[in-house]
Amino acid sequence: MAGTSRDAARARTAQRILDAAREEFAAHGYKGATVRAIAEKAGVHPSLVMQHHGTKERLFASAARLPADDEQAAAEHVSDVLGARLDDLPPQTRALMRSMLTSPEAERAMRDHLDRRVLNLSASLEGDDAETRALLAVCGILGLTVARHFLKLEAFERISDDDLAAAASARFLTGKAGD
Amino acid sequence: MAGTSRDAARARTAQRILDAAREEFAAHGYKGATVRAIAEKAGVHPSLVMQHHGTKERLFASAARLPADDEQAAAEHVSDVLGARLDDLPPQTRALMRSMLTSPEAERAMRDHLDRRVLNLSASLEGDDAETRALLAVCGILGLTVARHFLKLEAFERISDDDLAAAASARFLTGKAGD
DNA sequence: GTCTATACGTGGATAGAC
DNA sequence: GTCTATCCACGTATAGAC
Repeated sequence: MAGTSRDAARARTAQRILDAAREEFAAHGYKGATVRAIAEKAGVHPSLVMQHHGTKERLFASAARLPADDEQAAAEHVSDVLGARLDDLPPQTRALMRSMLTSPEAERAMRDHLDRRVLNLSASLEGDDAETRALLAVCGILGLTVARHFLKLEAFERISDDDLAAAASARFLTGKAGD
Repeated sequence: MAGTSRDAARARTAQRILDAAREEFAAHGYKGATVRAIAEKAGVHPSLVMQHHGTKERLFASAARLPADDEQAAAEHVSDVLGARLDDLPPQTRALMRSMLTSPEAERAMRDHLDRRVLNLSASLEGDDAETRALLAVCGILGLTVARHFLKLEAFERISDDDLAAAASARFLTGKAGD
């Protein structure tokens, strides 16, 4: 009982550091984000970051973990995925995606995530080429996300979300859709 | 005359450094590649790298420049693009793509490149939604390239290049194609 | 117990020795 | 023309302040 407020304070500090880490990793990627900058944003000394989270790599693993992969991915419908990827991305997802090409850890997490997506989607499609079409859809959404949220291609400024979603659905989900 | 061999030797050294830089940038990205490792691979002292190419950023700009963007992109046909992205990537392209999410320099180069691609492609398509379809095609190829050559999704091991190219063409190039 | 100061090794970058 | 000496910022482990 007497230790509650002490532990709570420590937990709050750890959470502040985690939030700061998510923003920095999302903005600069794994290598680009510095422990010192994360500490400053959280208002603590750099050493405290290590004290709480062990190492920069473990901090990244905690900060960039995709939310509830197993249950969620299995239940998702294709239209949900298409819609979600056109909205703004949560910091966790941004952090993971921004580092997927430069951090082996992030690369593996992203590959596992997308492998599962392809399997789930191909199971909900029909025809001999179900897996090929599922792979194309997943890759298409990946490319759209990168181009829109990270590269910020100028064409996105001239095309409405509705037009884009409609065209993407028509192309990626021929015949049978997920909803 | 007397200075020719001296200059030639210096130029060869610069080229060796550039080749080593391309490999390192392609393998580890901008931040992950170190000047010291590039120097070692080229067989020279780290300071020589800076002497020749000024700064790590300028070295990256030289190493990751996409080949002959203006003339080539304008002349390319869609089928060429689709095919090329399914083959192995040259070190320059790999270096640029691997860093596009973590290096502002690479991000801008990639955005410019893809913006031009969208413009060129939409000009060769017909219909009101030409630009939307062009954007989808470019993003789809981008996603395929990332998923195949960097994330290495397992589905690619089970699907032949021909099947993939056929399905991609059918989906991305409806109606009128570029060739 | 919670946080801070300090020190070590490795990056990129510059100036100057050979 | 090539390499050494040096500087500052980074990640990280340690010891010490409150």
